[in-house]
This record gives sequence, structure tokens and C-alpha cells, in this order.
Amino acid sequence: MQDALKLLRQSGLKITPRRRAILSEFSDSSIALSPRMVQERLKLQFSRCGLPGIYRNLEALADCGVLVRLAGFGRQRSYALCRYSEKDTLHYHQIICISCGRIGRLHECVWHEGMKVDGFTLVSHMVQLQGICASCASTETEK
Amino acid sequence: MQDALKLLRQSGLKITPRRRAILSEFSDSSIALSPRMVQERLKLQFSRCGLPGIYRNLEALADCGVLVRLAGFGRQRSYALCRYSEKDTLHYHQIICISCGRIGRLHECVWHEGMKVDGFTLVSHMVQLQGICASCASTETEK
DNA sequence: CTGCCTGCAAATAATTTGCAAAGTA
DNA sequence: TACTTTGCAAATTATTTGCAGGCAG
Repeated sequence: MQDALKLLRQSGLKITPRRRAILSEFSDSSIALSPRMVQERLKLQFSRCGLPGIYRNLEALADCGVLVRLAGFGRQRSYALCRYSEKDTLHYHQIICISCGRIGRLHECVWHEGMKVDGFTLVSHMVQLQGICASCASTETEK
Repeated sequence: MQDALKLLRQSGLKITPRRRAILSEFSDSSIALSPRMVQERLKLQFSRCGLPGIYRNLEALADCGVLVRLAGFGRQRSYALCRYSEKDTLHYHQIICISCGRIGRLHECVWHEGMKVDGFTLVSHMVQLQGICASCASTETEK
């Protein structure tokens, strides 16, 4: 969270209660969130909370590297928190269970900011693995 | 291309001139394409070519594994061809230039179907790297 | 033939913009 | 105080749906 706030400041963005709340929601969530989903959650804290503001904030947070835009698995765009490695490289990793939706974490990473790949200079990356979690696997076996 | 047609048949989809043309466009393109972009290109061959049809086809092709849906870098959703490894494991790897949209290839892969990661048994995966391609990098330098 | 495909028009839904009021640094 | 942020309403744009006619198998 502290890292995120630092990134906001570096980009000249102000730290508002709204932004803190948005970051908090992403931090608490184990799934990617769409603008609409963020709004639903913020409504519990803020009586008035317009979608346009959410859109602007999510884009701003993505631009400064706190969030990543993900490939949509539904109609709406979605975002998730970026993870920073010890080397401060911007990246996002997740493994999702195709049966129950549970999210796992990946800890190793072979890509780093600035490295050259096929003539490209890497800026960020996203890795999404799909699989069956241990819990679902055992349920399948029982059948 | 043959692999793609096989996937279509396996999903019970028909091989139509329209679908051949769409696959051909993706095959010829080095960048990810949005529905609108696909339409622009098909118009050169088909006088009448509605956007709704494109949307339906792109979704159908994504559902049967020929295309993948990508994280948007603009307003519209976009798609690209999926790649299959020699082991026929479903996966997708790409590196996309955040400046011009050009797509590069990744050849190594550290994940395989069936391997265990964080308690999950892998089924498929998607890797998307964002960077600056050589061409854009040199343009930036010139400025 | 049979059932999927396609264009077209219309309906939805998502996203953006403009502006005045409110809040942060 | 100066400049960013936010809600609201309205404008745009993207995406989906329904249906009738047209094709692949």
C-alpha cells in the first residue's frame, strides 16, 4: 500500500479518501474487478459515488502503474493490483482455478523491466495461468 | 491454418469464406486486431460486411481456441491468434508494443500442461508482455 | 434439406466528456 | 490559494440481439 501511494505522488496524483478506498478494495479482493464492481463496493462507504469517477481513477491508477488492465473475461474491462518484485519491476501474475475461481499467487518470475526480448524493451508483463486448484481436484476425484 | 480449421470443425463451426478471410487477416497481421479493424480489412474483399457478424465470429473463434482475447490498450477489445506448442497445450504468448501495437513472439516457455504450481494443476496459460519495439524506440530517440 | 451464418436495424450497455462544486497540498 | 478531484447529466461509442434471407455440409 505504501508503494502504491508513493507511485501516486510520483505521478502528481493526490491521495484522496476515494483513492485510498479503491486501493483497499483491490487489496482485499482476490479477483480482478471491473469498474462496476468497484462502484458496488464503494457504495457501502460513500453514499454518492459516480461511475465516471471510478473510470477516471482506475485509468489514472493504471497509468501510474498501481493497477494493470486485464484481458476481459466478460463484457467489461477489468483491473487488478500490480505486484512489485524486490527489483521494483512492474508485473502481474496470477493463477486462477477454472473450476471455482480461486486465485493463487506466483512467486518466481523470469521477466524484468528493461530486459530485451525479441527486439522489444520490456516495460511490464502479465502472466495468467489457468488450472485446477487442490480443493477442486480432490472433489473431482471423489465423483 | 490447418490447425485452426480443425479446431473450428471440432467445435461444430462451419468453414465459411468469411471465417477463412478473418483467419487470414490475423495470420497476415503482426498486430492485435479490434473488431473494427477486422471490418476495415474485410471490406476490401466483401462489399457488405457488418460489424455484428465480426463480433460473433471473433467470439466464436476465441471460444474454440483459435484466437485469444487481449487486454485492451485502447477503447476496443482486441484479439490475436493463439499459438499451439508441439505438445498441443493451449497457451498464448505475446509481446506487444505499447506505442504502436506491433506484436512480437516469445519462443521459450516455462509452463506446461499438467505441471503443479502453488497447488494448482495447470491447464493453460497466457503471457502478455508489454514493451517498446525497436522501431518505436528509435523514433523516440530521434525526438 | 437442415441448421448454422450473415446483414441490417434497433436495443443495450459501456465509456467518455463538460462543468460547477468540493477537497487536497 | 491554486489546482486536482468528483458527481451529475448528457453525449459517444462499443457491443449485443432479433429476424429474414443465404449458404455449408
